[in-house]
Parts: sequence; C-alpha cells; structure tokens
Amino acid sequence: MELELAAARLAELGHSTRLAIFRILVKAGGQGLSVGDIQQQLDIPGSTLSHHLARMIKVDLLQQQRDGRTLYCQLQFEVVESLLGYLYAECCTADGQPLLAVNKIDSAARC
Amino acid sequence: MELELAAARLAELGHSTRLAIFRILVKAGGQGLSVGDIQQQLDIPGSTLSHHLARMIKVDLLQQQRDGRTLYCQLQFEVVESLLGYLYAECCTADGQPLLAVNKIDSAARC
DNA sequence: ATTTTATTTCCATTTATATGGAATTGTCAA
DNA sequence: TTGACAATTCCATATAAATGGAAATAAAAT
Repeated sequence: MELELAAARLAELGHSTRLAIFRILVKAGGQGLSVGDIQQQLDIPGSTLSHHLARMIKVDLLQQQRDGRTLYCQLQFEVVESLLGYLYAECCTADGQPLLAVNKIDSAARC
Repeated sequence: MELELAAARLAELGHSTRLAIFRILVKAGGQGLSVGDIQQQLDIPGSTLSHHLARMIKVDLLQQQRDGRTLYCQLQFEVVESLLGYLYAECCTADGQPLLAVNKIDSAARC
C-alpha cells in the first residue's frame, strides 16, 4: 500500500466515533452488523453515523450489503490487514531489523 | 490505551506528510534526526514542518531534544508499539480469535 | 395504495486542520 | 555584540471535517 492511501485510511480510523465503529465491526466478524445495530450501540443520530460510514467506505475500510431494507456493514479485513502490515513494514529500520516488539507478543494473550 | 487517545494518535499518522515524517524517523532509529534533516528530505517550508511536528509531539508520538542549536526528533517507539498493540487487540473477536493474519507473517519477511 | 421501517442525502452551521510568509527565540562563532 | 543558523511561534487565509435536523429514497408490511 502506498503512503497516501495508508494515510487516508489511518485518518478514518483516527476519529473516536469511527474507531468505535471499527471496534464494533471487528467484534461482529465477517457477517457484519446492520447500520441500525451500530447506531443503537453508539447512540448517535442516523445522519451522523451515515456520514462516518460513507467515509470509511470511500477508503475501503468497510463495505455495505443490502438485505431487504436492512444494510449490513462489513469490515474489509484484508484492507485492515494490509494497512497494519504497511505500518509494521514501516516500523523496520533500513537494515531490516524490526524496531517494535509487538511481533513478539503472543496474539492470543492480547485478545 | 483507551479509544480516545488511540484515535488521536491515528489521526496524526493519518496525514501523508506526517506519515512520511513517521517513516523517516523510524528509519532514523532511536537516536532520531534533526528537524533540518527531516525538512531537507521532505522539501517543505519550515513552519509547516514545525506545525506537524508539534501535533505529533502533542500526542506523544515523538519527542524533541536540543543539542546546541539543533533539535533532534525521536520517535516514541513504546507509544507506537502500544498504539499498534491496541489496534491488534481490537482486531480480535469477542471470543478471542484473532481475525487478522498479520501475526502469522514472519516479521523479517516484511522488512 | 398507504404506512412503517431503515437508511441516506441534502442543507446549513460550526469547528478544526493545513499552509506558509514574516517576525521571533535560542544558540553558537567570530 | 554582531552575524549567521536552527527552529519555532505569530498571523492570516483557505480548505476540509463534523454535526444533525429535515427531506428523500428504498423496501417491506398492512
């Protein structure tokens, strides 16, 4: 992922409401969650939520899929993955040594 | 790290100039790099750079240390680590299963 | 057909971010 | 103690983001 795109995606995660949406959608997993359910969890006006979702969709952090009159939001996990992968790649020195210890932490322990 | 702080830090990384600064400082490692060196690499006006640095300092992504008339900028690696750690922790489902495959990628391979 | 439900888009307003020239501060060297 | 250098702060301006009520769209139920 090139820098501009990574920055754009990080900017979208860099807002407390949107980071909360991200969090909720991670917990929801692959099947996603309806806009209404998200709204209920966050307790914010529909239009505000809609704007935030639109922004996240624009940078491919999430996707929507309609089922009847309900719109389901699904996190684009591959995109999130590539974003985090980019950050990690950037967190290596020129000589290829990782500077962060996050890799060493057991993933299960963090959950 | 709580959500608000994580969001604030992500927002600072979510700007192409600042992400470029981040990148440069990662490559520079622990000893850091002078403001002038960063400016030379980015080729932007000093005042603009200064504003960006100030923002990053405000959320503790970096630190400055004066040596004579030169100011050295050092990335706060522990902070970056905790931020990425937070994101990874959020990327686990409620039942503790990591949803991202980034952990499985060999860290050396990404550098 | 009409109402209800789910969600978006339109619109206006407020607030924050980004940018960079000019003036300023801090430090060293002659 | 003046001059140059490193970097910031001041200031003004332009642009973008955030917010939410009201109107519009889409789909289903009555």
